[in-house]
Amino acid sequence: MDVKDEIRASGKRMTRTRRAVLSVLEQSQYPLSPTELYAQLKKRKVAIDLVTVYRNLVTLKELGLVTQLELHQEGQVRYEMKEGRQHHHHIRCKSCGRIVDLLLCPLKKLTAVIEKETRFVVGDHSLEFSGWCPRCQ
Amino acid sequence: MDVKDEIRASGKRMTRTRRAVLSVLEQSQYPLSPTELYAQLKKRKVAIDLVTVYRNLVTLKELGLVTQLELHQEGQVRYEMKEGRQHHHHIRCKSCGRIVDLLLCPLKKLTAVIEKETRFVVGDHSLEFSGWCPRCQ
DNA sequence: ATGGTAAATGCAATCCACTTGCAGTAATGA
DNA sequence: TCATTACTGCAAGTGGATTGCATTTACCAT
Repeated sequence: MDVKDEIRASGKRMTRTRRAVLSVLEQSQYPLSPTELYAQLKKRKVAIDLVTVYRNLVTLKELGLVTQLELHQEGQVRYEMKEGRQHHHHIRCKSCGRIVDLLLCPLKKLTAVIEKETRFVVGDHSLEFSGWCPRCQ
Repeated sequence: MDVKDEIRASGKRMTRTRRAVLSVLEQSQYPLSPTELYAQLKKRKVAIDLVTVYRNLVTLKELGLVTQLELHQEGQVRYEMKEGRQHHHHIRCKSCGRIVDLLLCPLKKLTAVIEKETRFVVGDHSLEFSGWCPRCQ
């Protein structure tokens, strides 16, 4: 079942703007904020309102097609396609803002320890590194 | 050198409002958002403007006396006293919002791995868990 | 103790990411 | 082709956080 089918199966529709949003997300090398996505669409001469970008991102997130990130000190959220990619985290350059994927998640085995310590049932976690990228060192 | 001396040493002043902000932070069992802190001050009949709370928190953060946290899905920041406490992380209840400290940080040894993988120089990291607290399970 | 100066404050206005209301548009299935 | 209802655009609204500016106040030098 491809993306279009998943959208249709949920009763949603594949519109001109939704296609464009998905296309930009699919081609991006890094997670995009709504504003950045909007700028990309403008560059491609896609007529679309910023609020429509926001609403599409909400929908795609609800459908589980994209992941929403909240990186620190940014004051905005970012989205990336899920599409087969496995759970991972990011590192962000404190100087230029560049965001790079990390390959592994070191925390799976930690859940049991934390549940014992806190008596919480652990659901999600978020992990993020920041530092200085090769160009900015 | 206690908190007051540190403030004075930096050329800042120990004012009525700054004392009150510090006092509330010191007595809180969990990290406070500016709004929560403001509410606490009101409860104590301390006359202070919300903007002054914000400005004091910025100053105290710059002085390294408090730590600023950005927990996910909250849309606001939180502050806690640093004061002798060592580096740690938090877990937040998805149901009631309760925030609890974790004792350990499992990531120190990971820095080298990530630096090798990404060629970044790693600075900070943020790690946060969410789940369901004992009362909400 | 007191007067000068610069830090700190309060109020109002502003910013910015994001959300909501609503009337008009358009994708889909019948 | 039509009816339904998801979707869109525009405008207005939220809420956390910031900024401008005139006034107040901490505190050091005298």
